[in-house]
Amino acid sequence: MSAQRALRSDAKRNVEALVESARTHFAESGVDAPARAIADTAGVGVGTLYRHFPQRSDLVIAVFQHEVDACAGAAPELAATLPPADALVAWLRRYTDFLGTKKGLGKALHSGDPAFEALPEYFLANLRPALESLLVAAEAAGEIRSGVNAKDFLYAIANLSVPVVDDASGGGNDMVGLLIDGLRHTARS
Amino acid sequence: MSAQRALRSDAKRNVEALVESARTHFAESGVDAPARAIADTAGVGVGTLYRHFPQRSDLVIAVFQHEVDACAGAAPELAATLPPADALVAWLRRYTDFLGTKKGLGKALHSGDPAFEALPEYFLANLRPALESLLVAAEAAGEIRSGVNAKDFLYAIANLSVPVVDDASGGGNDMVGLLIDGLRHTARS
Amino acid sequence: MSAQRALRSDAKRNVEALVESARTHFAESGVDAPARAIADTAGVGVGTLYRHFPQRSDLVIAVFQHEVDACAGAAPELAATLPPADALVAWLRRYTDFLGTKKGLGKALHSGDPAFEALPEYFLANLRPALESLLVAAEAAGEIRSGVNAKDFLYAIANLSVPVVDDASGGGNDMVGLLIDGLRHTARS
Amino acid sequence: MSAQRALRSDAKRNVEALVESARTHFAESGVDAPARAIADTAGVGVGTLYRHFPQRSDLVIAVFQHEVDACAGAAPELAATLPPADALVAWLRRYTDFLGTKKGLGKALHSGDPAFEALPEYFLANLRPALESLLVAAEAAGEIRSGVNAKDFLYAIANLSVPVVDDASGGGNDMVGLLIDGLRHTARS
DNA sequence: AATGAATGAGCTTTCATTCAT
DNA sequence: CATGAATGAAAGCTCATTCAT
Repeated sequence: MSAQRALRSDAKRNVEALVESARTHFAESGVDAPARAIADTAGVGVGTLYRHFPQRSDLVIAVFQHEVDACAGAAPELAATLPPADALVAWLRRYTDFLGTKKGLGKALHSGDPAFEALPEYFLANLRPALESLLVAAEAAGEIRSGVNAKDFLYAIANLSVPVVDDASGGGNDMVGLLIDGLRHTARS
Repeated sequence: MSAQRALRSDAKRNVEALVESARTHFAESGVDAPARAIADTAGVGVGTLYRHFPQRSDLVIAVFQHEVDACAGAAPELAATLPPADALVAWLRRYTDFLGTKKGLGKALHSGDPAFEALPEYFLANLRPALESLLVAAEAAGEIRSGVNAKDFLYAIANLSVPVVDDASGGGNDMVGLLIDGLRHTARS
Repeated sequence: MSAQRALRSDAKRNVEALVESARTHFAESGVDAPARAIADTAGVGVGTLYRHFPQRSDLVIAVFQHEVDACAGAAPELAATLPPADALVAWLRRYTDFLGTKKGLGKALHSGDPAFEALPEYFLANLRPALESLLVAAEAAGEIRSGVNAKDFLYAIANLSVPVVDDASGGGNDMVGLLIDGLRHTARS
Repeated sequence: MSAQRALRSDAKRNVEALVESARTHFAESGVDAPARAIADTAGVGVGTLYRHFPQRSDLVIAVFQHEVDACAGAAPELAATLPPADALVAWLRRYTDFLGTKKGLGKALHSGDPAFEALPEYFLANLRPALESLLVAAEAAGEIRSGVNAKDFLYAIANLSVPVVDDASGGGNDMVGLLIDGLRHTARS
């Protein structure tokens, strides 16, 4: 029994290493990153990559979901260690980081490949509750204004934080900062 | 002499065909579109492509500048044929179309390749005056609110019109429409 | 002790399943059929295949001998249940079936690999006596002509039944039928 | 004009080298011979192989037709330099050599790939007239028996000369020899 | 003894780039 | 100047074979 588990844990470690490696390569070179490079970074042979992710879309999906999970998972952790408003701010930073990584996946996600159809739903299903819990807590503490819609907020930040035209003076993230500040300073509005 | 001129005009025609072909392919398949495909669509051999654009970045830059020129050039044309506010709206639509095409170039532009460093400046140097002239005319006519900063507006629309996360309810472009409507309806603010 | 026997019978079952599976795959896809497919069809892991047949040639030989054995073994069975001439005809059909399967092995057998050197001898050592017994019985019963050489007959049918050039009018097998008919109808020659 | 021809002649030389190389490799290793090996032997890059023969079947067909052409083309040459019966015999030897090479193509030809459908017809359309001309001449000279059907003879030799079971005592080709001898010695039958 | 995960060589195929014509 | 044939590096993917469990 334990012997079987040992084999599985090896395989599991490989899968995790592959997803982590793919995440890095996707962020740097887009989703067309060479399979060999991904396998090398993960410390496995290409065959192992193909065993676990026969289609490239399988790997893209795994990375995306892994990212969403990690981002959503950060919410309760932050809520447990920071005051409500700080937790919210910290999580929004975390979320914008995630969006930065996701940029590489963009083209693939909109490629029309049916394999990716479920991803937007997955995105919303996991991140909306995560943000909502933080918003509610901050509202309850009177630290931010009330009535903020989690879904709209999620999209608004997504749009603001992925500038197409690089403003040398630093547009995008500053606007996110502004948005966050706005939330806090209008707590009594 | 005339033979040389004929040759030059041939070459010029080839260059134009190549830029136009590249524009189409970049928009459809990104900047990694096969050189052969670009050459074929342009009706020339690949050798000709490489003669005029030894580096792929040369072609990317040419396409980008061509697009910026075309977009900027539309401003006076529209100003000449439409009432100020309509000209402004029409040009903003033209600008969002340009942004859509430019999406494909995004990754290349942010690749860190020094060849692309000058492009943001080129973008601003050409489009800001174009927008400014339209804004000034519309303001002068009392058709829109005053005090709109051309540069900020350019960036804001860029960010709004290229949604990373597809909001099923439409988000991005609707916000652009909203922005434009806002300009007009607050003319007297 | 009984545990060991049980183990052995398991192993034996695996070997048989592998040979049977290999026979099928060889017939369909040639001797280069994927090891994984053979193992899967046999219901075992690839490791088991390699344990019992370290070299591919080991498996090819096993299949060939298995086929020869089965074909040779059919002779006494048929002789016991059919009149001599019918048994002969039935066995010849069985033999041509075998030849059909063997086609897939052909290239391997003639590859010059020393592992296969003994196979022609095995072929003859088993099938000649099988055919001879049937011929003798039929001759003795006066149902076929006498003086037919078993070895020559074996080869003649082999050559006739594996047409290289497809005659649309059906050459090969019809000629085998003709040969058999000839045997019977010239019983008194 | 001549410049263009020069380029074409290079390309033509490459095509010929590729067909010749493929013929050799197909004969030795079957039609699955590595593309790289074929290209190397031909002294060209793999890309050149794929330029001229995008599909493997294209190459197989080219080799087959090249072989048929060469074999058919040998008939008039032999007829011009040898007495009718000798020319016939010499050509039949040439034909059996061709059949030997063709063995490697066999599996591909019967694979059901529609690309190969036209080949049997090509085979017959070229080789039947070649053989017929030689038979007629030999008959006219009274050197062989008359009434031999070229198509049947073509198939008969094909079947006889490609033994599936290697007769150590040399079956196949001897039977062809016998057949030929039979033709000659029954000239007056 | 059986399993199947892992490996990596090897194959097909594509395509950027060069260069002879 | 234009052409497009040729090149060969690079990448995806498969599968024979090994070996830890």
